[in-house]
Amino acid sequence: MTKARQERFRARRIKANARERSRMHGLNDALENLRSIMPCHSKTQKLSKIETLRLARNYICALSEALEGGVSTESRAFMETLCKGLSQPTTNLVAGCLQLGPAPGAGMRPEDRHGVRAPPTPLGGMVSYSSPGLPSPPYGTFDSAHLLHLRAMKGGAYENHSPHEYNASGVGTPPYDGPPTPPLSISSNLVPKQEPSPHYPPTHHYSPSPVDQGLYQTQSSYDVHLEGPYDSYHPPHMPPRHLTSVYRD
DNA sequence: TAGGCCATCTGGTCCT
DNA sequence: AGGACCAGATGGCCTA
Repeated sequence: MTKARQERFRARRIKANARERSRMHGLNDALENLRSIMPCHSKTQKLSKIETLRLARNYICALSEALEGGVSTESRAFMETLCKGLSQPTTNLVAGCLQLGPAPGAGMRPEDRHGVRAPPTPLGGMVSYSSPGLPSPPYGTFDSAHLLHLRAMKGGAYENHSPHEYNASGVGTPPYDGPPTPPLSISSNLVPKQEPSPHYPPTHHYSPSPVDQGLYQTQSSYDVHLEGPYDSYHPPHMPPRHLTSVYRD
C-alpha cells in the first residue's frame, strides 16, 4: 500500500471512529431520556442500560394493563409486571421505590429523597408496596405522579387518543408544559431530575486515542508495516489485532 | 479478585 | 466512496 493510501485509510478510520462515538453518544442520550421518564429514581443507583430497557418494557406493559382497566396501578400485579425479568438489584430498587412506611419518606435513604414532598394525591404521593421475600432496601423513589398522569389520560384530555397518535418523534405528543424531564410528571414540585451518582456519568472522557493521535498505526492499514511508533508503543487500550490481514480491493 | 458495566476501536455489511 | 449500523474485542472503573 502506498503511503498516500495509508493516509487516506487512516483519515477515514479517524472519521469513522468519531462518527461511531457520536452515534453511541446519541444512543446513550436516548437511553438517558428513557431513564428520565422511568418511574423509579435513585441518586445512588442508576439503572444500567439493559435494566433501563427491561424496566421500560415492563412499564409499558404495566401501564397498558392499567389502561385496559384490569390492573390497578396500586396493585401487586402492577408491581409484579413492573419487575418481571429484572435483576435482583433492580427489582429491589423498584420495590424500594414503591415501599413507603407511614411517614412520608420513611425508610428512604436521605440522599434518595428528592427533598420535596409530594402534594396530597389520590395515591398519597407515593405508592406503598411491600415486596414479598425481598430485602427491599429502599433505594429510590417512585413517582406516583406518573401514575396520576396515567389517570389523567384515562379520564381526561388524552383518553380519546390512541397511542399511535403520540409517536416517538415527539410529533403529536400530548401537550406538556413542564421541563423536559421527567415528561410524564404532572406535578411541578415533584421529582427533579436526579443528580448523577458519583460514578455517573462514567469517568470515561474521550480523549483522542493513540490511533487518532497518530501514535501508532491503525491495524486496519492492512498490509501493516509495524514500524515507527507502533512498534515501540503497545497501547494497553488497544493491542493490535489481525495483523496478518491483507488489504484487498 | 471476579464480575458487571461501560466507552471505544474495529471490521463487516448494507444502503445511498 | 462514504455513511449508518452492528457485533466482537478490549481495557478501565467500580463494587461485592
